[in-house]
Amino acid sequence: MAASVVDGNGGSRLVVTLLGHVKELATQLEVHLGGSSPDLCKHLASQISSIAERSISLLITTSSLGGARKRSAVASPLSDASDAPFIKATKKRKTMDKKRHEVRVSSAGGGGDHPADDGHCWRKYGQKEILGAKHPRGYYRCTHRHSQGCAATKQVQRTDEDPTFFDVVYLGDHTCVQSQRAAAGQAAADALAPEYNDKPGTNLTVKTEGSTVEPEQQLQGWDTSAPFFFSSTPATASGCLVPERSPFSAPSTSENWGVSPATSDSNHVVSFPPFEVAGDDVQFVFQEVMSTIDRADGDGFVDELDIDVSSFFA
DNA sequence: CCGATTTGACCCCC
DNA sequence: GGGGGTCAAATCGG
Repeated sequence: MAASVVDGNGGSRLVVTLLGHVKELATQLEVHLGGSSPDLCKHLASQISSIAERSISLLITTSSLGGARKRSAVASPLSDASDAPFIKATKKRKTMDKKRHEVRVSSAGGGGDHPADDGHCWRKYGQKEILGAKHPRGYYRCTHRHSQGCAATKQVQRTDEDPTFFDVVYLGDHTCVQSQRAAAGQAAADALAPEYNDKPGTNLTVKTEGSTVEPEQQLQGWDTSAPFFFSSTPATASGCLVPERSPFSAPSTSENWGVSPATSDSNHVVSFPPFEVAGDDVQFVFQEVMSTIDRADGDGFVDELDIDVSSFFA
């Protein structure tokens, strides 16, 4: 409730949630391993890696950043029932009681001028030069704003320091059905789709400043509360394509996997080598993943996770 | 032709 | 009054 539910706790919980998904996916992958669908396995593996990457980023952020880059989030004391009555009577703009997630992403695509797809369909509705910033800020809202009344918006702005990085601020929750579908485990089911476009690894740093985090959303998953999903979620499978300007919309091959940007910044960046293991190696990796997750469910998972993850992704 | 983007104007808050 | 967020007409692209 309190506005103090910020990084530390929220981040950890989110990580647990993320790892839960990893576990699910890993289980599915294990099931399909010896099976007939290598494509599905590949996709599941990419999903796992994606989520793991996010988890790590999140941990790094929550443990080391500790609120360094905090913006003046005018957190309203009011708890937000995000989908609740949007004040339409008055044209009040005010910094509404929206959940706010701040993410720093890298456009690892090389020359890309936009951050990666985050699994949602965004429509740009404005752009503005920001005082003191070198780069303009783009304003996006959910494509389904009108059709479904989805109030989610995001702001994308290239960082001053490194033009390959973007600060993405997500405001509000997605209430549109599609987004949830695209984000949830359904993505795995959709993996059977012929073309599972693996998107290049997107390095990102997450920061959450939710004024209120509905417990139910946290429990039931990360879909509505987490603004970022599988960067590798096949947009095509969910019938949702991001504007052609996305650097990652181009079909990419697995060799782009876990791209480490040329400008690999020391902090906030996590990247993985290509996930090219097979056969017994996969089994091994599974064991590592699963045991890591199991331990993550326990205490002090942060430390252990840090070690384990780096060990099996090294 | 429809939907997305661009871009200048408008509006609200500090 | 200025800065930032949104609107909406014009434009673009599939």
